[in-house]
Amino acid sequence: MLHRGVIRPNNVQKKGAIIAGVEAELVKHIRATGGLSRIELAKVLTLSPSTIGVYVDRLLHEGYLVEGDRKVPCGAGRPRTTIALNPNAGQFVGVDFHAKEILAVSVDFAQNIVKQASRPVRRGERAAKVIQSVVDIVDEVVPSDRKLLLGIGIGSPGPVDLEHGTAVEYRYIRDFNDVPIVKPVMRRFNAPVYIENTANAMALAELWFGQGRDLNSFVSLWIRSGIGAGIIINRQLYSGLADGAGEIGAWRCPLYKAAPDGKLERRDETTLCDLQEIASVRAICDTLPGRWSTDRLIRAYRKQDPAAREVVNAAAGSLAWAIAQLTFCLAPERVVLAGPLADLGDDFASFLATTTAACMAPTRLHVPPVAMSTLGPFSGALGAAALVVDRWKPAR
Amino acid sequence: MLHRGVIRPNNVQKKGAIIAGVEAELVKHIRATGGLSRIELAKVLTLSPSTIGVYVDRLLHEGYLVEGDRKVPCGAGRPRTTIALNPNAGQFVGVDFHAKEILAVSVDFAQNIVKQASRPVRRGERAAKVIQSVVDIVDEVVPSDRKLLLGIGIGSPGPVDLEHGTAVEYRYIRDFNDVPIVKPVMRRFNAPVYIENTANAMALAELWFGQGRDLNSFVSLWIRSGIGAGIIINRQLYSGLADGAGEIGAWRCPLYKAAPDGKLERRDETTLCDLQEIASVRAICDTLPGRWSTDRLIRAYRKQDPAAREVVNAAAGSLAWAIAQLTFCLAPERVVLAGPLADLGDDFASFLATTTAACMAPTRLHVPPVAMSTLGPFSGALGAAALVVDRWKPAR
DNA sequence: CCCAGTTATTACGAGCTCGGAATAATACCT
DNA sequence: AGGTATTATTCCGAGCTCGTAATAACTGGG
Repeated sequence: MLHRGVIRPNNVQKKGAIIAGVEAELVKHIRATGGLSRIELAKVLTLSPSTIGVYVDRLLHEGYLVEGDRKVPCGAGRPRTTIALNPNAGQFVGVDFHAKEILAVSVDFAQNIVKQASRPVRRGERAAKVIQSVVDIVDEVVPSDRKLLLGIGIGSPGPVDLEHGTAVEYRYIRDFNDVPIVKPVMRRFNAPVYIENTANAMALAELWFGQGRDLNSFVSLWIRSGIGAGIIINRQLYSGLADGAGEIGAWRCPLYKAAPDGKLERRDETTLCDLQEIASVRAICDTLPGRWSTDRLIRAYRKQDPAAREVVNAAAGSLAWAIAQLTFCLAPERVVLAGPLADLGDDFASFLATTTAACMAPTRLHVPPVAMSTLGPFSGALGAAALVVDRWKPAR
Repeated sequence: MLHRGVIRPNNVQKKGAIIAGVEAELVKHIRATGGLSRIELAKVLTLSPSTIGVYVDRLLHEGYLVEGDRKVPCGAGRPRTTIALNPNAGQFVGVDFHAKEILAVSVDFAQNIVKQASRPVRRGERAAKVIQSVVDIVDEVVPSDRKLLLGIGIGSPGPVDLEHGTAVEYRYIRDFNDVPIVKPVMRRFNAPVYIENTANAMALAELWFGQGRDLNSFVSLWIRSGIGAGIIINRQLYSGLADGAGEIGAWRCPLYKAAPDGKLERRDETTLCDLQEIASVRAICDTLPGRWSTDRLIRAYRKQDPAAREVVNAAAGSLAWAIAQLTFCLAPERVVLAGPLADLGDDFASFLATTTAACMAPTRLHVPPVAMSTLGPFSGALGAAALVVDRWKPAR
């Protein structure tokens, strides 16, 4: 009878690419839910069950999907046969680096972690050396059967140039300006390679692996040496003009100080300060007297160390302010906090939630749930892997 | 050979609805550009020229489109025949109201203005009365041949409940709480009726009639009794959870004062204030001594009245701060300022642009062009009409 | 245990969309 | 002015997707 739902994505098409696009969409839905029957797929993709049957059969035959054995009985009638991802269909690789460490991870097609690897970066190491290490460490997690390698994602701290595949700048590694990364990695491993700034990649990680699996639109806050927001709208990353969206580390925001009882007040200063100079992990550690590593900070906070509590809570004040501003602007379904601070524990989570609600109290607007990422220390690398997951299409 | 680009919008389908959706998309592209040939349509919609031919012929035959006579010679070869909208295919109606005035407009299918009407709202008038006036004034602009009426859009100041078609609240009209609007208008005119808050509707007006015609993603700032941002992403309105996005009037922001020479400084206060208590037209007028109407303010500013300049420029400082924050977050391609302040003239525009650039100067991020809306005093009503334009589909 | 009721999946004919070829309409060159 | 190159649009056979109908696989009740 008749066909075509709606217009394709604006780019090219050509035979195979079209149906590969639909198949990618189909796989994404299965990925987001963990398993769907043909009939459910037909519903969400608004294609007829007959057509879905054709697509699923093909993907089944090509080994991307498997028929789950658990038949789901939903009331009376023939139970639906769940279709799931075939873990053996391939592996996604992600790598994440910053001034102190490089981390890599490989994930199978059903998004189970296969291998992890990490390596410290020495103080003052130069960009070229770091990139070399990145390549080496990717080599450690790449599947031995190279045919299984579906692609490599790279999360770079700071802005990136998507067109040229370079990292534009990152002030905490020497010589780190306009560094070409995509090209060397692609040459070495001969697979698709994608780059994004880590904050955006993290949003995709939450979308595919984490707290955003069930949501259409949310924001993730990535906090480490800087602060960036990854914005997901309709299950797509919104990165703005020239990949510039989410740079809320540059927001000018008020400063808070925490009394020992945990209450917050504005510091009596006129000056507003860049959010990332107040509330990034780096800024927090720099505020404390002496040498504080991220791990030490987390441990101290969890052990109720008063100095750590005071400084972190003050930062939380500014973060809450930022979350409130973000909510006024975007009304996301959820805000996910990712990065080392996500490990601060329930105390911190509820403090942040309360403070955010307080910031929004004068208005009647809906306060979004603030969730802590549970992706753990390799979350950055998972974010990078999610880049590949997000762009994967079946070969045609 | 093969078909279907990509998945349909998530809602329903059924035969006619599918192809109506594609046709609506086709008409939107013509609307945005003002005229396209079949071959260009094929390119942007990623359908084959053959298929486009079928669609265009049908819409031509049904009277929605006309073949332009100007054949565009683009180098050598057969010139393309431009397809344009048929102005006589129907009319869109929009109505906008606030505490002081109700404005309505009708627009033909090729988006030329047909009729305008307005009526003042008396001080202290109650909600029920205002709604009655809204209906009356819509009646003045509705096409006499009711078959031409394609739909009515309503822009409501403040939050709306899309599901029930009610205005949730607006503090500057008495009794204005949970007012049902859609139903009475629909009953009276027997046509599709849509409601949105005016800020969001304005964004659609800029998208279809104004400064956003050539853009994919931008933000429009609507400033009158409050301040709201309308966010367009990929030529779609993003309205967030529960239609809550863009409420940046609630942003806490720093206060400025303007020296007579136009220079800005922070006012030496710790307190942050809601943006709309500083920079809305209402707030500006309230700041000035005596009774100031919007018109008086605009005239005084344009005549270089020092008091008006000082107050408006101080507000511009906060606005520039807000635009900067917005840009850090969303990196829009453009920021459009809509509402009465858009008529302040070039002086104000360049002052605002300069100040915004100054706010963003510490970073290397791209400063977006700030444009003034040119839609004029009926811009709110046009925004409401744009609601209908945006949702129009051919009958099938 | 069999049967009716319910829901998921597959089979099949019809029509819509596609790619490629044919045709139309112009510019530019000689 | 006529021929050639170039580009837009239409024509046509092939195949993909759709709706309908048939079939499969269960639940629950007598």
